[in-house]
Amino acid sequence: MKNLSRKEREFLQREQLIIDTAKDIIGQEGFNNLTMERIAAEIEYSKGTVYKHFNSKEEVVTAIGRCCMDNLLDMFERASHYPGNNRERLAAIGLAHSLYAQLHPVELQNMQFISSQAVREKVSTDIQQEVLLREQKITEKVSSIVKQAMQDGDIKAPHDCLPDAIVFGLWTMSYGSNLLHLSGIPFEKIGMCQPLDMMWLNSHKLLDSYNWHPLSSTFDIEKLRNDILQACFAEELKLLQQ
Amino acid sequence: MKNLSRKEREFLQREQLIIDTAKDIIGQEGFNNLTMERIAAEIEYSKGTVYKHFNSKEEVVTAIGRCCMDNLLDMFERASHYPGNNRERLAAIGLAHSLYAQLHPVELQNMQFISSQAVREKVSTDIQQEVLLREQKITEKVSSIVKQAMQDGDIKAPHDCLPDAIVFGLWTMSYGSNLLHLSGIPFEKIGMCQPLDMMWLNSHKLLDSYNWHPLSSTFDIEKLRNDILQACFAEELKLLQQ
DNA sequence: ACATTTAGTGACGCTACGTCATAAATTAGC
DNA sequence: GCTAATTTATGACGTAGCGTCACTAAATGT
Repeated sequence: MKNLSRKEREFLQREQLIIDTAKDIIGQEGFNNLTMERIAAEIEYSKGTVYKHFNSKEEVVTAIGRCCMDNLLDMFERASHYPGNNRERLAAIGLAHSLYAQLHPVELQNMQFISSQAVREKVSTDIQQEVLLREQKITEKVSSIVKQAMQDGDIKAPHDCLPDAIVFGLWTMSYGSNLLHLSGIPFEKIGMCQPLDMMWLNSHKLLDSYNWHPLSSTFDIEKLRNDILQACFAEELKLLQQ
Repeated sequence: MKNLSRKEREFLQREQLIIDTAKDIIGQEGFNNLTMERIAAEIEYSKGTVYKHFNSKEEVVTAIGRCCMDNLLDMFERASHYPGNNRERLAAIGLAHSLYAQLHPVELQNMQFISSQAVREKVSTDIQQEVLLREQKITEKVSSIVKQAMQDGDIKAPHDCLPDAIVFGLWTMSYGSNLLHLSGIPFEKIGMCQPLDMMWLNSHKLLDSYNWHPLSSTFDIEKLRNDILQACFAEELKLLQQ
């Protein structure tokens, strides 16, 4: 990192400034009010300079997405260090995802947006690769715990593509839940429970079905939830409650 | 339906023509090449006329989404009439969703796109309501089977918000799987199984975990899959295989 | 046949994208 | 310290596409 000239460092710094600024604009005024001119004005540079960093508006939002994924990865990292068994550590990651969705709805929206065809079409493969890399890192975090659990014998019945299937099942449920959560559908009003509560229950059901020990019938998942929240995400919890 | 004047019928007909045309353009040239002028040229009317139907390009894509949901609902309807027990009928709906994702990736992309904030911001609440209505109908299809199963005693251990949670779990997994499927991530290359295969397995795991009888250990889920495909979706299967 | 209402048009104004010739600033050479 | 060379920044410009609206054409009623 230190073998960069002052110029190069300034360039990278400004790149981050653009990303942060754009994120603020989206957060405050929505996607449709994000324009390259607006960004330029905000950072007090000209439009041309912004285009030195990103070839299109879509590349800017994709870069934001990249940062968001870093944030998510941070929370996953913390969760994976929860001092408990493999199942508890995995549960902690699930909670991290939910918390992230609640704390950073705009970031989640962004990640959804950049995965749409319309945006992808306009983004260079290089930048897309950057995003893909993050996606893999995130999956890897989950996957490594599943593999560990198999090594430790927490999962009794092995199966061909079992680790993948567990990762995939948890990931899709979590992903789907978060998207539905921010879709703004009023679940309570149409007589349904909180999506994120259901998510928590269902992920444990899935793990039970894979016979992942200890089974949820042998402990209190609500207590576990609170324990994890206290241990790993006290700060996030405080932010959320106010 | 008959109490409409010729004018009114023509108007509705043209509305459908616009939707179909726009869908074709997106399918052939991508979202970014869809313009109001292009639609107008294609249907041989002027731009102003298109704007008589839709207030913005976003409303057009949302209307496409509405139609796509009708198509999906059709397949769900067919699936729900699979001559089998409740669990099998529910599984049929899951398969319908997968088939839909494979047969109509563009429609799925569209549905994803219209649920993004950027699009929603520009669409009148009326049209959004139309979409929400479809979403509810779709959920209702699944929900009714779960409720029937509870009545029939297929699910042994009742629970407070259990029916919701099952619907939600299946829905989110299915939703997430399909989105990941069309995200173009090369699962095979990074050493994972087919997402839709994993989805099929996981949904059964979830049902087992809710103790939904008959449990998947008592029958062959691969055979069930083939039976359903033959019985309900022979035509779709043929389309898919060529 | 004429008046009135309704349907359809496309020129227009506007915004925002992305480019590029030029200007400013920085660095290098002497 | 001064000038040339190179890098960096600028914003005017061309273009595309959105959404509007005053106007024209057609249909309908009397």
